[in-house]
Amino acid sequence: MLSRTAEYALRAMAHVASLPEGEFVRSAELAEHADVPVAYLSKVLRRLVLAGLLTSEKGHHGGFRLARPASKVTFSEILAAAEGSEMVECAFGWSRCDALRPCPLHPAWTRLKRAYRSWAEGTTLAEIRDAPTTPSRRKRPRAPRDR
Amino acid sequence: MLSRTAEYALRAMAHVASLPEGEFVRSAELAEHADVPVAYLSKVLRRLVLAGLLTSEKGHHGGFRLARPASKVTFSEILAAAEGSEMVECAFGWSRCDALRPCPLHPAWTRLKRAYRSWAEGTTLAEIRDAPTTPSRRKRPRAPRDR
DNA sequence: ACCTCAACAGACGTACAAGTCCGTTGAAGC
DNA sequence: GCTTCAACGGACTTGTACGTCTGTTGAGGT
Repeated sequence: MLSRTAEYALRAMAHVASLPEGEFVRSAELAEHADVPVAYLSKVLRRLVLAGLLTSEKGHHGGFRLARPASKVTFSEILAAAEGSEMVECAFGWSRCDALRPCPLHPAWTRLKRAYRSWAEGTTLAEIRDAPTTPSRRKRPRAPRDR
Repeated sequence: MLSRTAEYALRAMAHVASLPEGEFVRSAELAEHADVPVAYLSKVLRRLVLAGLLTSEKGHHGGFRLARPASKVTFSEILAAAEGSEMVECAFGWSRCDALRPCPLHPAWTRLKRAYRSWAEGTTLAEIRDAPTTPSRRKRPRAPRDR
């Protein structure tokens, strides 16, 4: 559905957003939480920084934190930052495909795009932060987490 | 958004559906229409045959045609046949993620999945067939395809 | 000053999707 | 019966997303 990288970006951002505002998180912790290889996540995080969604700090108490309030960060921005996530405009690959000269898939494709856009633009990190506190997921010491 | 292969499958099926019922189309013609390498499309078409969405015929007047009425073929089936299109259940990769033990992305992710499923299962090839006959679009030879 | 920590940068590996090539099978035309 | 056509099958190559490895930079602790 989405690229793996995009998923990683969402996971990381979700975790950052769930933290007390202004607090820095190390990429290692994010990677562990998101179950993503650290080295790889670092690259994704970098893109999020460059896109202005995160700010980063080096050194001892460094890490990442949101660059703006969670309610101002849409999924659309996160996905766009993580990958070049421009949606395929025309499912037939036509360079000109609109309501006047629609490709055979135009109506159906447009509906999907609209649904997706509306989701991506209408969902923000505030929703994560305000969630019924995912059942207090602290690192439970029991059950060595299979796999 | 979707894999390229999935797109190809939709394009091909769309073209097949736009034809008089029962008529066979050669893969070469489909490939030209869909702007996809013939050899590759053949493999995709094969999968659609195996999935029971198309029937094929060898030899002189051979080719492909729908195995059932267009109105009975959902996009969901086409996509499933083209790729292993199982949607990622949990965006966090949790093996157990439901309303009771939701991952942070659960609500948002569920909305997207629902929207997608409803599109894929609610759209059939009938829509293409009934469309205002795409104004026969000539392929323009320009633009050597960047990248 | 020196060490440690953690982000940053980029070269390298790997797996799989996407695309190519070449030969085989089976049906129709002649 | 032979040729032609078009689907089939599989081995092969290519491109790219994903992931690893090795170091460098800059901030804080001591």
